[in-house]
Amino acid sequence: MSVTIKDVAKLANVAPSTVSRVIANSPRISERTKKRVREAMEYLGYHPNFNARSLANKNTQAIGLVMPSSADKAFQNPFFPEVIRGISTKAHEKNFAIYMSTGQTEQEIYDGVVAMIHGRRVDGILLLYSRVGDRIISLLQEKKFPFSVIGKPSKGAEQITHVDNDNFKAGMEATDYLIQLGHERIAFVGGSLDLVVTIDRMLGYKKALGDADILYRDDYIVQEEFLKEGGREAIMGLMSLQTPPTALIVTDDLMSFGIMGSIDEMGLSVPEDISIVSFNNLMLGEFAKPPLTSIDIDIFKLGYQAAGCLLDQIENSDQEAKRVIVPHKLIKRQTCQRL
Amino acid sequence: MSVTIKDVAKLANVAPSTVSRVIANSPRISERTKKRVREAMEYLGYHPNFNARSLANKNTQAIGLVMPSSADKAFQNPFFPEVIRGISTKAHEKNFAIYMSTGQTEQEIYDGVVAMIHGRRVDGILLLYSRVGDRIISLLQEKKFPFSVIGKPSKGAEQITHVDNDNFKAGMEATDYLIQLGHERIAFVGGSLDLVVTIDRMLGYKKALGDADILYRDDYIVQEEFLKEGGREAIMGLMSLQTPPTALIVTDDLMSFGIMGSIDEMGLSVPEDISIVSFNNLMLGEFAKPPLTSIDIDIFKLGYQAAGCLLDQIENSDQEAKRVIVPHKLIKRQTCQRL
DNA sequence: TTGTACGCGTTATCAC
DNA sequence: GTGATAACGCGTACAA
Repeated sequence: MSVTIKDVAKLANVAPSTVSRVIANSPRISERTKKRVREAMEYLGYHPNFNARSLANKNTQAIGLVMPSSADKAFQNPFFPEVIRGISTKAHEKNFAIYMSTGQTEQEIYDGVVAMIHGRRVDGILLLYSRVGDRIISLLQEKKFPFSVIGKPSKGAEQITHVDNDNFKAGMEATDYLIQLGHERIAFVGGSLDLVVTIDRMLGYKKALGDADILYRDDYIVQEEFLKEGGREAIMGLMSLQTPPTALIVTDDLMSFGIMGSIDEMGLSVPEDISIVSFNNLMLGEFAKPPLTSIDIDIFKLGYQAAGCLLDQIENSDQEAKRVIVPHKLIKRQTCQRL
Repeated sequence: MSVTIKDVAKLANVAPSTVSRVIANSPRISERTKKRVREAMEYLGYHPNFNARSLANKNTQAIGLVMPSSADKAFQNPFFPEVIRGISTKAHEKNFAIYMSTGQTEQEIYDGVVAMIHGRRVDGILLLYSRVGDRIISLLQEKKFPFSVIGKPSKGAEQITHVDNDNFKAGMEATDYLIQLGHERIAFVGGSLDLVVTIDRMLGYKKALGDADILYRDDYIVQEEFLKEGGREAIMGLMSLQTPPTALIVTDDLMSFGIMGSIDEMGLSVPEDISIVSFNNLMLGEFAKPPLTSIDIDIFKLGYQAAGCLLDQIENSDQEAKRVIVPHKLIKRQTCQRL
C-alpha cells in the first residue's frame, strides 16, 4: 500500500529499527547512515504512520478541544475562532495536532470526551469554557488525564491548571471607570450565571460599588440570555424602572450589540442616555455605532498560554497545577459619557 | 495498563476475536455470548483503542477540517463556528471525530494537510473555503484522497464534490431586489477576489444589471479587505464620486458592519442616503443599526451537507463527484429603501 | 458459532 | 553503531 519503514530500510540497506532511530534522530547512529536513510526516505516519499506510532509508544501528538454545547448560543461567539487561533499557534510550534469535540447536548459532549481519552486519540484535553458543576472536570481529575481549562474552574481551582483573566479585577475596573465618570446608577448585565466568568465579573462590580459607597440594587442585575429575545424585554424592564440606570456593564460585546439595538428601539441613545462598558473587545466592537468601550481580554493569548500549559503537563507528567493570568486592558471608545 | 480486548475475553471466557466480533456486532455470534461479552465490557469499563483499530483496518473514523490561514482576517468570521456546528452534527451522527488543521501561513496549512493524510490521521478532508489556485485541492486529487469542499472549486468543479449556494443567482437576486426598489446606481463591495464566492456573486450582480439595461461601471466595484482600514477609504471614495451609488451590495455581513460605520462617519445614513443588501445573515445582522437586509445562506446546512457528502465518499469510495446546492433566502430588514 | 494465528507499522529491549 | 525480536491492541482469514 503506502510506503513504510521497512521499504525505507530495504532501500537503504539497514534494519527497520535503524530507520526508526534515524527518525528519532538518535545520537548513536553514524552521520553516514543517517544521511543514507534520509535520502531513501526522501526518495520514496516516506511519512510515518501516526497510528502505528501511537500504538507503540502510547502517545498521539494531539490535544483535544472541548467546546460548549453547540446548541448553546455562546457557540456563535467569535471568541472561539480566536482562542483556537491561539491554541493552534502553540500546538503547531510543538508539532501537535488538534482534535475537536462538540455535541448538541451536555451528554454528547461528555461522551465525546470519554471516547477521546479511552480511545487514546489525544494526549491531553483543553476545556474552552468553564461552568459550574461541570462533570467533565471531575472525570478528567478522576482519570488523572492531563488537561487544562480556559477560565477559572468553579471548584478546586488550586489543583487545576488554568489560564484566565483576572475577571474580578476587570469587573472592578469597568465599574470604577463609570464611577469616575460620575455614574452611580450602574446596572450589570451578564450572561448565564453558570459561567464562572460572569460570576467573577459581577463580584468585581459589587466590590467596586461597595468601595465607592454606592448601594447595590438587586433590580440592577440582569441575566440576559445572550442575544435572545428575552434579553430585549429585560433591558426594557431595566430602563423603565422608577430610577433607571445611567450606565451598564455588559459581560460580552455580542450582548452589547443586542442591547444597543434594544435601547435604540426604545428611542434612547448611547452614550447620551446611557453609557456602556463591555467586555472581550471583539473586532466587531470597533465597528459598532457608536464604537464600543470594551475590556480587551487578549483572547489569542488565552488560547496560546492554555495550550502551552497543557503541553507542559503532557511532557512533564508530574507538574504542579499552575495558574496563568492574562492581563486585560480597558479600551476606551465612544459608549461612555461623563454624567 | 488499560483494559484491552484480551481482558474482556478472559473474563467472558471467550477468545479475543469473539470480543472483536461482538464489538462489530457480527451476526454470527449467538445472542447469549454477545450478552456475556457485553457484560464483561461493561464491568471492566472497556473502550476500544482507536489507534490499534486504525492500524488493523486502515480507517480512522475521523475527518479533517481545513480552515483558511489563521492570519487571514476571514478567520474571525462567525461563519466558521456555524459551519463547524453543521459539520460536527453530521459527524456525530455517523460516529466520526473531527480533526483540525490551521496555520499562520498557506505553507503551514499545506504541510498540515500532508501530515494528516500521510500520517493516516483522517479518512477524508473537508475544505471550509475555496480560493483560486489552491494547491491543496491539487494535492488531494493527485493522492486520490477523499475530500469535499464548501464553496465552488475554482477549477474542475465537475470532478469535485462540493456543496455551495447558488451564489450567482443570489447575486442576481440581491441586485434585482434593489432594482425593483428603483435603484440604478448600485455598487458592489466584495471581499478578496481570490474567493470564488466573491466572484460568483459579482457575476450575478453584473448579469442582473445587464438584464435591466443598467450600465455597468468599473468605479462601482470595490474590493474591500474585510473590515480593514483601507476599506473605509474605499467607501469614502465611492461616496464622493460625481454620481455616487444609491445602493450597495456587500458580500459579507461583517463587511457591512464596517461599511455602515464608515458611512456614519461621513454623516450619511442607511437607508435614507444609501441602501444595503448584505450576505450571510449572521445572527449579528439582526442587531445592527439598522438591522441588516441580508441573504441567508444557511451556513449550518452548508456544513451539515458537506460532511454528509464526505462521509458518503469515505464509505463508498467509487462515488461520483456530486454537487449540492443549499438554498438561500433574502431576509428583508431595514437597510433598503425605495428610491 | 467460535477459536487460532497472523498482520497492521512502529518503537523499545536486548543482543552483537 | 546496528540488527533481531517482541510488544502495542485490534481485525480477519482460515480452520474447527
